[in-house]
Amino acid sequence: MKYDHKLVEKKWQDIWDEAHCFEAENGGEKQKFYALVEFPYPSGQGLHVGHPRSYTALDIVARKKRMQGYNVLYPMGWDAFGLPTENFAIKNHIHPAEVTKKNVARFKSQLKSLGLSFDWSREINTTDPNYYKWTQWIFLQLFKKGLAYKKEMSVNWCTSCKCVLANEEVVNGVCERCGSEVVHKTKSQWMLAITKYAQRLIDDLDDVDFIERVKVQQRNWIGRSTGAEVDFKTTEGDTLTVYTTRPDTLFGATYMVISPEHPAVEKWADKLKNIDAVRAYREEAARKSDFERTELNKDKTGVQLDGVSAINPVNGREIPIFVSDYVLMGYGTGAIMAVPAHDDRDWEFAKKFGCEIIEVVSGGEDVQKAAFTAKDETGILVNSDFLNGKTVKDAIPAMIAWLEEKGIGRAKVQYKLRDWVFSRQRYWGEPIPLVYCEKCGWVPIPEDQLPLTLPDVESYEPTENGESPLAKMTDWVNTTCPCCGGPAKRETDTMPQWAGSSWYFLRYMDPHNDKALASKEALAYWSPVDWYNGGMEHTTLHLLYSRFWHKFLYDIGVVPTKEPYAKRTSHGMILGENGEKMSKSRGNVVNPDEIVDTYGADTMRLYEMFIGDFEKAAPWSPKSIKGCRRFLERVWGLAEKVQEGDAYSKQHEVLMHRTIKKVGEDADNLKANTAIAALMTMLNEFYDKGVNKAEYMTFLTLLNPFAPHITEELWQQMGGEGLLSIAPWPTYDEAKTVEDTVEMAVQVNGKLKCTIKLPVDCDKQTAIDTALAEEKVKNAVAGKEMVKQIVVPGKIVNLVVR
RNA sequence: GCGGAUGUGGCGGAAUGGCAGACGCGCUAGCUUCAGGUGCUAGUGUUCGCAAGGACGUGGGGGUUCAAGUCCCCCCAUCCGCACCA
Repeated sequence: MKYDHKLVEKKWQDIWDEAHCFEAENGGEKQKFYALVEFPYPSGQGLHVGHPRSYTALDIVARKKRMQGYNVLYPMGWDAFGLPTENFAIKNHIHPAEVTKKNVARFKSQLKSLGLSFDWSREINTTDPNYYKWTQWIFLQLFKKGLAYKKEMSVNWCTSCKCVLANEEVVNGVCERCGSEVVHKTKSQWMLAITKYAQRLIDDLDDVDFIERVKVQQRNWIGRSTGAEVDFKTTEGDTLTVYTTRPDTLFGATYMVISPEHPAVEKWADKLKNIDAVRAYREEAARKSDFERTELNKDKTGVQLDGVSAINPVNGREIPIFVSDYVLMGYGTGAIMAVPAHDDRDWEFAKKFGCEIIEVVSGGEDVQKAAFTAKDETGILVNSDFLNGKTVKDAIPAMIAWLEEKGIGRAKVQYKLRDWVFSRQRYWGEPIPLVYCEKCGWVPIPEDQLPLTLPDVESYEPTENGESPLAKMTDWVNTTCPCCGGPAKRETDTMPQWAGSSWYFLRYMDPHNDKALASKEALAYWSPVDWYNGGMEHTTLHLLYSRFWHKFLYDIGVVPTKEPYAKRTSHGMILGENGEKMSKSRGNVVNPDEIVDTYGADTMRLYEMFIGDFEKAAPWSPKSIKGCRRFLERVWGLAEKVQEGDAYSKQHEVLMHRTIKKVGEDADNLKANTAIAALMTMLNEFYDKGVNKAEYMTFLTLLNPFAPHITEELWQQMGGEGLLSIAPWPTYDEAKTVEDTVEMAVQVNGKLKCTIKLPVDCDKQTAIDTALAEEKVKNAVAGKEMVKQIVVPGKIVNLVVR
């Protein structure tokens, strides 16, 4: 019989469905194992060949764990709120919910066609009111604890669409949709205080098994730095506080700079003789597009405040204050002390504006020619009174101590991480469950009234003034205050795409619960996720956001663990055949449906795993995929050559035990490529030397997690009992993974001369004697003095001669 | 600029400091075939040599070691983040 993948795959997918064999139980005797992959955004384009790379990798882990007797939870769902759906809805006048439904149906059938062992009874959808009820509930808890707050904020504003854009929607400073200029506009936004968790988000990385690059990227993103705040008095009697990581250089501070948006500008407006020029500079900075702001090697610009100067607290010197956009309002205090001798940016500015450059750390070149920024022991303080002679390392704490004693400064830890802008002026997102009452302010909707569902609207277009489409729904907007009963207005902004995905893994644990986001028992049983795989692009977004929400839920006693994920890995991208990123415009997109249709899901799975190192990007190769199909054809063809035998034959014993070990270990370490290579080697041996039933059945079992359909079919044809997918995983005997006789390499002076066969436990002298008996070795050592003889049992003999 | 990663045949890629190139693709020759495709067999790092055999070889240069793709130092290239973060 010929291998017909369509017949085989459909047959077994139906059988698995009916047997419910991949459904997890909450509780029971077995040990739990929770494997998770990032749930997809069901886009209109359908599944990308990149999706199955991650899904198959953890499917292999999940299937193997299941065969090893674990209670495995491997769920799937839909992260379905988002812009593309909304835009499609606007363009085609279809309700986003309809679009979502269609896309989900397509994605689901595509995923099913791949034979992934998801527990579909736990399928979730972030746009389902029964789901987003709990997203809203979590938001309300954040609000009640003061971690959600409203703030005037500079946002990206598309001048043509007249709407607010997320950072991700701004590409090279222009609108992703229409290509128009994007400028900054101040709007009132809901914010989440993720910065309150900054330190814990760093610290707890020590307790989880995340791949190192994820940890590094998160730490860098949070961007912890230590230094000091210093209060400067102005000539007008005000105080200007700066943050610096180099308090040791305070004696070298020859001017100050404040950000154009710094409140002091308006506060001191009366005292500034050139307030018009300062305001003009501020307006100009605000008008700058992101494109201009990200331009490399920008020239320093600025305006000196005329009428107010500052006093350097260590030496009483009067120093000028400038406004410049190289100082950012969003970091530190929005003001700096400038030390041009020891900071590149300050140096550049000082050169342009003619500020004084005073060396306070010696050890570098002439500070008039370049700033000396080294912080190591090479720098010794000079021109700094009580700090003179100290190293930078010692001078920093000494200065902080001095500042604290005088009450004009203090040690300070800063983070680059900003609070999370949580508002979107969009329709297709979770409504923010708050109302605004003139008397009571922002009031949460009572929890028993959740979910606050999205109203039906006629059009999803953003309004002229950049408000959410919901703002036009006056019937919906106007409501009564739950607190005082007076008139109130609903918040019309919705939550960002990242909201629903920040806690979805908890919902899988107990997806149909209508009393809580999940029961205490379910949370206690399944937490934490044992293994989470996802893309690097989510490291500083979804992954960080969900860790933050989880920590918050832990603090309020909802979840039992500090961290949501015990282990995090990441897959490399699958590139187009030409080595470039797959995209419609590049015309290098591979359609997974076509691959499944032509070669079958098993070939597709095998190929995606065999394509290369899981963590690295790999180009698609239509030729290589044929090799995987060929392998499965040979697996199929071997069935008729199988001989009787219910134990491993002597000739294959070592191969069997060794391969069981290798495949098991590789599957646990995301090394599917080498596991498959080992299975190919095994198959080649079988073709070469014959195979018996016991050996073939073990082979099918080992291959099952990788190619589940064909192996189920062959298992059945060979008379295997029950479903192979839940059959026990084979075991091996370590002692039987090594041959009795091994081939050892013989080197003379490190150069390979020949190989010799010896018993595995043979002693060193025998190995040396055997090696010396070889003709080539004899010739190589003839007439030379033996200096050293090295024997590594089972590996190598190296004879050193002179 | 800062941070991270990567560099191995024609290609994707293997190698606890111990025979570099497993496995697959491709290619070459032979068999099968009217032919194409499939399948099977053998070969396939470079180079010198008729051959036996030798020399060279993991981005480049040094070093440690009996032995280095692997460890250490310096340099180069590519990719990915972040980017005036004081």
